[in-house]
Amino acid sequence: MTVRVRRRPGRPVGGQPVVDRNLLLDAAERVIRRDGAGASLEAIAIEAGVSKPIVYARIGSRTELANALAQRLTDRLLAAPGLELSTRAYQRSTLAAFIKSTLETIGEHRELFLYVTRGAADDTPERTLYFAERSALPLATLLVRWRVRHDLDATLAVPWAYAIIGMLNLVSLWWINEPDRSADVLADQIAELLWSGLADS
Amino acid sequence: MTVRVRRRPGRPVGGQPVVDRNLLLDAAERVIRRDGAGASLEAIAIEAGVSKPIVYARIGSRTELANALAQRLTDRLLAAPGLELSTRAYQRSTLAAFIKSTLETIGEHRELFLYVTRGAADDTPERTLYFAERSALPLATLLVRWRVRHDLDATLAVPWAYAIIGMLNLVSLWWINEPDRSADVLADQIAELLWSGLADS
DNA sequence: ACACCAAACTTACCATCAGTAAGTATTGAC
DNA sequence: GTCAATACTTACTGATGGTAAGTTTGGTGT
Repeated sequence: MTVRVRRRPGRPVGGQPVVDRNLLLDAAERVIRRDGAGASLEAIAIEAGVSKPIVYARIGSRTELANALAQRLTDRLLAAPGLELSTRAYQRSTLAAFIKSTLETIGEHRELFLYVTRGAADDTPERTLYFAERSALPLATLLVRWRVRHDLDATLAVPWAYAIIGMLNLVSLWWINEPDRSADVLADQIAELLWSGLADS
Repeated sequence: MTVRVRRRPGRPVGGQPVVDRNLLLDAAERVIRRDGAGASLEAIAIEAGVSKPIVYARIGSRTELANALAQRLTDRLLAAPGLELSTRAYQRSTLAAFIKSTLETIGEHRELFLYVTRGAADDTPERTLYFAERSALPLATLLVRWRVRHDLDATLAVPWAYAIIGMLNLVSLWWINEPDRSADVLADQIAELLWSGLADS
């Protein structure tokens, strides 16, 4: 029961658009946080104070909304400290910190993460990969530099990037449902797997 | 335009149910293979030669259908040769073979994999984890035995299992869209990451 | 035999939602 | 003052998950 005062039809007084794309994406995030990953476009439109066709005018479709939100979430994930494409050496502790940061960011954006990774049931694989790709490609760049600097084969970088992102995504999803598990410990365990590998030393 | 002769209402002559749960799941797999991950329950019902409420009577809901199909797909993945819970030693080559087998199985069941991992947009995280869990828990058992035999810490087993399954799932999804990439080479690259880890030796 | 209930279906519906067509009010230029 | 472009809303369509109500057959008690 939305008590919101409905706007009348017609161009708004003042002549300026009521909301821009970013405000709509903000509204979408709020609704998804509130209603879960099944949030409807109608609900998002109402939250933004506007009607559904405006969402289509500004964003395009449910798929494009998911992609836009995926981009935003990826940006936050990649804003993790220590991940800058800088010249400093990478160490196990850097890796563990990145993993922990990923866990926590996804934990904070639980429903958004589901919306973005799950999307609609009839999504194509390409759409489903969109979120992973946004994370994996920058990571691949990082891996290439690092492997080249150590005179190692860099052709592994892209597959490894997808592998690591897939790992982080599922571990995060699982962790979200394991309320008592410490992010610190888990991040360290995953870092152990990635850093030292399965082979016993 | 389905020319199929519609059954009349009423209990079928002979008194026996027309289809059982397994036949329905077979039909669902055929429709998903044909129509993609957006396949509707109506289409599945028609494929099985019955009407929609029968699908609900036998299976329950779209969510439970996804879970049942997830179980079937997991069974196939875990039927990979070399993965038996046997006493033989595990080696890098065993790992690479398992990865390759996973890639190929998911490649053969592309749309089914999408249906099962993506599911409906308003699925809960639990539902989304269902498929991963079916694969991860047996793998965790394997890891526990292997770590214990080598006198290593076994508490890592469950997180590592989820990590490995997540890795395999995303790499498979990505590989499906990379038609020219060899499964052999890719499996070996992923095995390299898991076995030796990121640390340069 | 017959009545009657349970079993095994189908038809026909409801509610929701993505996406769109058609209509309305405001602005600004001629 | 007229008129086109702009920025909206209302009201629809079509598809789909899910369900209620109706139809036919089988089997059991009398």
